[in-house]
Order: sequence, then structure tokens, then C-alpha cells
Amino acid sequence: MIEPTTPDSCQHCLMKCDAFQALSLTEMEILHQAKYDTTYRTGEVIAKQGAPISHLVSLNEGLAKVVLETPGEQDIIISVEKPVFILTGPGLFVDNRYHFSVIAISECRTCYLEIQQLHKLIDTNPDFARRFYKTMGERDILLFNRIRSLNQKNMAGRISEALLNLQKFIFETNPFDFILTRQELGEFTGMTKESVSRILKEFREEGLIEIDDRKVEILDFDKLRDISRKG
Amino acid sequence: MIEPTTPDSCQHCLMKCDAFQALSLTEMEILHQAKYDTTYRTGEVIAKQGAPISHLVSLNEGLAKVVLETPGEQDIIISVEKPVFILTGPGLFVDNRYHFSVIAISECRTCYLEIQQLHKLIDTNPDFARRFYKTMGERDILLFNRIRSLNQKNMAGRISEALLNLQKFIFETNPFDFILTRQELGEFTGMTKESVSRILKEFREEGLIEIDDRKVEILDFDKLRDISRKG
DNA sequence: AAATAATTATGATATATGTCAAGTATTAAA
DNA sequence: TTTAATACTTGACATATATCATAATTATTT
Repeated sequence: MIEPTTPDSCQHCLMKCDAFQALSLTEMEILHQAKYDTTYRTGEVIAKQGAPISHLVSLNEGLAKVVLETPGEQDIIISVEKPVFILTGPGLFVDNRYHFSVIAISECRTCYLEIQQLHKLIDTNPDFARRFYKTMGERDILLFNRIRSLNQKNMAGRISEALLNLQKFIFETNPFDFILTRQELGEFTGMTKESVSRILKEFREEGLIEIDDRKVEILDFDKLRDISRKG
Repeated sequence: MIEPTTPDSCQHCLMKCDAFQALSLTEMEILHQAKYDTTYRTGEVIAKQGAPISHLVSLNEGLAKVVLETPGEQDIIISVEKPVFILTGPGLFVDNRYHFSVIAISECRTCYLEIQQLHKLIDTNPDFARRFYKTMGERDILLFNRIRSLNQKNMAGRISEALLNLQKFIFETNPFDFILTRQELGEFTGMTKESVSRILKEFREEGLIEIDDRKVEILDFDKLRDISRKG
């Protein structure tokens, strides 16, 4: 269960997201007053593709998936995100809509900042703006790598890469609690759930990983890295 | 052959790129003074992935391809661009490097703005900044669509989509001078050049397109759109 | 114009991956 | 605890797409 928000949670965010470190005390104060927050359960939609962006949402606790939806097609999971993740996207200056959905894959807590306040900060605080765009730029760079990976690696390579990245940047322990379903891992790596099953089985048989219930342990990092590269 | 630059070419750009419409006369004056330009021949690299971003480059004439390079792998063409195209990318606020290459696919002319000047404009002119980010956001949205297309459409669907989009947004006439090689069309649609050949042959046989030398004519837009959708 | 290089076309074959189906295990609900 | 629903595994098979090889065009250089 998630604990109630502590009053200094903005301070917490301040430490974790780059952009908000650029704020003056006065700006912080305004932000802190305007702040309110929510919790989401697994599967709940935090941001919906196509919906207007009314607030800047910050994921403060829990894990979420960023999903490209296409009617009649399988979802594409662009990324899995952990706190502090700012749910901003390319629509912010274009059509003020989300161009992807963000969905909780564990219990999550978010807080909100009115979008007008965000624009004001961007317009008046160049340092904040620069850091904010830096964050967006970093995501784009990752997106390029996703495109490369999805186009040029074979299934084993993509699964290896996904396991390594999720372990390193999201779950951060080993073994870790692998909360994605095979379906989701397939949406993340661009393949069917059946193919995911088969590749994981191979990896298990070759002693690269161990899967116990929902726990995954990476046994041979080097070999996985190798497969990921050669993929 | 490309004519020498006219002195009012900044004015021309002003009309065509959104962001620069936000500049005051004084700002324009500074920009105009600092400006100098170059021509490139087909195949020449206008911006190189990994190289530092010293200037904001603007493509003022000709066509260029935006390419993701990966050592040992086939290139991925992210987009084909026509004037006025601002060669900015996600590295601008991150590591000040290009994360893709931009390569001329016809004779091109570009002009340059020192990157410090750009940062100054962004910091001091909120309207300019907003329009600039709008342009970047629009590109990201297109990138999402590329990911969708590459992952979820079959070869015929991807080729249809590519032909329709290139005709509509880049070449703008019909028939049009199809300057991409089969290899490049393959890099644009995520397949081998042989597969491109075969699909184009099918389309020709079904009377959807006509190819004469380097001229391509789209004969049946509706059918192509259909294939693109169902792909 | 001849020669060389690059691009395109096409067939035969290999391979990666998806699809369908059936069964098992796991989780959630009654 | 039993039942129902969901997730996972595995096999047999289908299919899309890549690879390789070779010939035919077309473009470029000499």
C-alpha cells in the first residue's frame, strides 16, 4: 500500500527531476501550493492517447508503461518508466494532446501541475526550459535506439536487450520482480507472446536466465549482452 | 544549377518556417548579418551523426534524407525532407551532437545560424521558443507514426504509405521524379532492395502505379490508400 | 563509343517469425 | 474450496521476408 503524500514531496521531486532544480524558492512555493495528487492501480490509465493535456503529470511512485495505441492493432510499448517520470510528450506545443497512453503496471502515485503554470515557467525561466527540453531530447534519443533495435535485431537480440535494460534501469535488483506479462514483453520487443515464451525458454535452457514464478534472475550478463549486440 | 543566394533569402525563410516568424526586425537583422550559406551535391553529408552541432542548419533548396546509422547495419531513413527544413535534433539540449545524419539526395542549399544565437533567441523570445518546440514536437509525432508503420504494416502497406506520403508532401506532382534508389526506398520502409523491386513490380502489374525510367506516376490513389491502411 | 560501375529485376531457396490449437499452470472470483 | 478467468507453454504448420545468385538495365567514366 502506498503511504499518504508527505508535505515535502515537491522537495523530493526537486531532487530527482532535473528541470525542477532550476526553480527559485518563490516558483517552488507556487508549485507546491497548486499541487495535488492521485494513486492508480495496475492497469489504470494515467494518460490517454488522444486526450487533452490539462496538467503536467509526474509519476512519483510505481512503474508505468508508455504505449502507442493503434485501432485494431497490437499495442507498442515505447518504454517502461519509473519515478520521477514527467509525462510530457510531443503534443505539448502542437495540439495539446497525448500521442501515447501511459498505463500503470504497478500501484502508482502521481502529482499534477497545471499546464499554464508549466508554460509560464518555460517562458520565464530559461534554465528551467533548457532542462525541460533536455529531458525531452533524451527521450527522443532513446526512441531512435528503439527504432534501431526493432528494425535491425532478431528476436533473441531484442529480448536480451529488453531484459538487460529493464534490469539495469527499472528493476535495479537481480533477481527482480518481472511484472510484465509475456504479452507486454512482446509489445515491448515487437513480437508475439508465443515467440517471447520460446525465446525465454531457450535462454533458460542455456543457463542465461532463471525464471521462478514472477521472479527473473539474469545469470549470464555477458552472454546476454553478446546476444543483444549480435542480434 | 543552383543560383547564388539572393540578399532577401532570410525573408524567404521567414515566410516558410514558423519559428522565425516570431522574430522582431532587430532580431532578424542580427540573424541576417550572421548568415552565410553553402551548396551540397547529391550524396554529400550535410550533418553527420555523432558530430557536434556548431550551427543551426536550414535546408533552403533541394531534398535530403534523415538517416539513422548503425555500424555494420543497413541505414534507416527516418524521413525525406524538403525546404524549409531546420536540421535540429534531440541532441541540441543534451550532448550538442547530431543523433542522425542528414544527406543530400539532390543538389541542396543550406544556410547557417550560430548555435549560440539560437540559444539566445530561445531564451529571450518565448514566442520563438514555443514555435521552435512546436516544430520539434511535430517531428516526434511523425516519428511515432513511423514506428507504428514499421512494426505493424506488411511490405506492401509500407511501400504504399511511402509512395503516397512522398508524392503528397515531398514531390508534390504526379508523375514525379522519384529520386530515391530501391536501396533507399528499402531503408525508408525497412526492407531489402529486392523486396522493394518485387512489391513495385506487383503494383505495376496491378495498374496502381507506372514507372518510367526515374519517373513514377500514381494511377490509383484509392487502392494504394487501401493497401496502406490494411497493411 | 567502349568500358566500367551502379542499379534494377527476377528466380530459387532458406529462415525467422506468426498463426492456430490444445493443454497446463496460475491467479482471481464466487 | 471450487470455479472461472487469465496467463503461459509447446507443437505443428503457414507465410512473409531475407538471402544468394545471375542477368538485364541504366548511368558514369574513359
